Amino acid sequence: MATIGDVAREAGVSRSTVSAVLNGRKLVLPETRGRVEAAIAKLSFSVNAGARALATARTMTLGVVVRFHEAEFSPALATYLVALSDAARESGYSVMLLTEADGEAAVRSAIAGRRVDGLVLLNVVEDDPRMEPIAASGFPAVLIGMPQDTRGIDAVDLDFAAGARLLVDHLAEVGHRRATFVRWPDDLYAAGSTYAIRFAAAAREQASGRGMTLEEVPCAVGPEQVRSALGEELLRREAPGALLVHNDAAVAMLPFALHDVGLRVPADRSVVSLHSAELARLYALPFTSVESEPEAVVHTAVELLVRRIDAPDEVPVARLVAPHLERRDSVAPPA
Amino acid sequence: MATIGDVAREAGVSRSTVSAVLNGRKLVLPETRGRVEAAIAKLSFSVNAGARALATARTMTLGVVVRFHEAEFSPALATYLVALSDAARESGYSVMLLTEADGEAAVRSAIAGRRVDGLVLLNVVEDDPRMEPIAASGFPAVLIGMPQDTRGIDAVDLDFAAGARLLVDHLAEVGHRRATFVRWPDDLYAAGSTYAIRFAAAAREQASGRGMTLEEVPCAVGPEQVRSALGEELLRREAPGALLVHNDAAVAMLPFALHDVGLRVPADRSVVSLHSAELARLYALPFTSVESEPEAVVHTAVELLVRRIDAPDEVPVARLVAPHLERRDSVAPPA
DNA sequence: CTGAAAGCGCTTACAG
DNA sequence: CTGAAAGCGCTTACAG
Repeated sequence: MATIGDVAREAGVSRSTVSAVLNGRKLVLPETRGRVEAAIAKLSFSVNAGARALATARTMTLGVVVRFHEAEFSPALATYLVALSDAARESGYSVMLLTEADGEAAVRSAIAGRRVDGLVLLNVVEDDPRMEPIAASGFPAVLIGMPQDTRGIDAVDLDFAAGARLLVDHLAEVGHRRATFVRWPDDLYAAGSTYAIRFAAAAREQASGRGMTLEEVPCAVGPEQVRSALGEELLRREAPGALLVHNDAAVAMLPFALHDVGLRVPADRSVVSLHSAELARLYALPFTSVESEPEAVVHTAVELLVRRIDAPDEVPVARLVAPHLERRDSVAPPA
Repeated sequence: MATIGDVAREAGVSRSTVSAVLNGRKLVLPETRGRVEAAIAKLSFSVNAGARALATARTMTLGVVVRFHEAEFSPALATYLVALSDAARESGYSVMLLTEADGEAAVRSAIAGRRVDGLVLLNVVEDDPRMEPIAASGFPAVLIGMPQDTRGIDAVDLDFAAGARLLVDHLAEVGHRRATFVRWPDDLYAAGSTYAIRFAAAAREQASGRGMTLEEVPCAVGPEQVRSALGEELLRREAPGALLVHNDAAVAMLPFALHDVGLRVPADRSVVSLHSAELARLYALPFTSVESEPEAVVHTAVELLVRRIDAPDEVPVARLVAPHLERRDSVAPPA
């Protein structure tokens, strides 16, 4: 591989001048710049990222710390990773995958090894142990997820509370006074899944504010459990005429469960849901819904992180991405 | 951050000695080594990966080049990425995500920038353009996928042909003489998906060798299309008593399609399938099947790539991972 | 067994 | 506007 020295020799200038051209500094005569560029092309030179990193103390790479939670390990992860890599590239950064089972250790060693300029923590939960080494060191980072205490770390997430309000309002506006709230199983809330907690709290509050009753059905994620739980609820006497769903497994099965018991949407039941964009893509779900916005969330995360790398001492920010309602005619006034 | 110089000073030795300890070289007196280790711990020193990379001309990172194919962008991708990162870490490597839409450009710039020691190409198709810059430069790489012409590049994949034979044999052994082969849509084969091509060819050959007739039903991936295609086939007069499925979308829907038309497995239909491990995890599919083996495939890929980095001139190897049959009592003799 | 020196490929003041 | 020099934090022959 050609080095900057080879280019300098070829162009008949010094290495500093080549460097100036490389970094787009002004104050290089057009004629000189032209010679350097020709030499670069001729030798198909490309700067050695590692050497530049050593000289500038900037690696221009971001680490993404994936968190494992067997039950949640979802199809959405790839979407986030790819979107993150794309967003990073737009800002001139590469992305390194950090997947140690022990996320806290992954964070510590990433900081210590200085291979990255900043960290993105995916799928952050309440009291996430990965926050500790970051809070302690002040290393640039951004959380995806919105725990109550962000420990002074920048954080971004979809505004799940606003999503819940949009959906509840949509049901209330056509006259529903009761809805079945098909939600995640209790242990997910207990495990501190911030999005689940925020959605549920806002749904309850908004429903109560609008004089609406929510009947909650927690739903485990196994296909059989989901199917029987849904079937039972749908066949129940006095079941509400509307379903508010926040559970990816349940919403994926819902069309089949409805079909099983011969109920039509929206004639027999109104359905609204908040689910991941990836799920919508895979299943073409026919429900009016709020979808996660992985691109927007991740784009904001990269923006905050890059800013944080440049200005480590500014005050931490928390940003919620506004959700929007995708209408799909699955809601009608109650019978 | 502490540098190797700080450690040397603290321990009262030279930087070379610290380096020798760091790299586990023998010929350091235990006493000296102890002093150095104490200093490292005291200063919580950690070697700067970039500086080491510059000095050794080894980045100790692998690039993974994700390929986009809208229709295929599958839940399995995350599994491969995480497994890859884990396998790489075991060998002392990190993983960098390369996601440019233009995979060929991604490969070129990864090679030019020297940020990685080797490349893993995910989901390689026939005549994959990403192979070109690798073949031209001899840069260490490994294909996941097995095109007919690997261009001299190491390659690994599940042995889809062997998987097809296992499944066909399993049906033939209990006496099936006819089976519906629910497969991918034609355009996937046309696009050069090597796994689909190899599976189909082997299935046909094995069936014909065992005197079995395969009636092929290509199945598009949209949920509605899948459902109606399956429903139609299941209700067809004279439909075979067995289904051989190689289509993730179809197999995910199959339990519902069977339920729709009131057919039981294996009493009314025998079913065998080859599908991704991720799908099996998400849906707990009740069929005897061969599943993709992402961990084994990726582990082998890393092994080959690391070896290739160390020995660039050895002859290229192609490795097929043996599949195994997971029995789930979905096969019975024909009625 | 340990240390001094050179070098990896860049960037960045600082002269001129 | 351009070049010479020092330095980023390591490793690796080479002396001793």
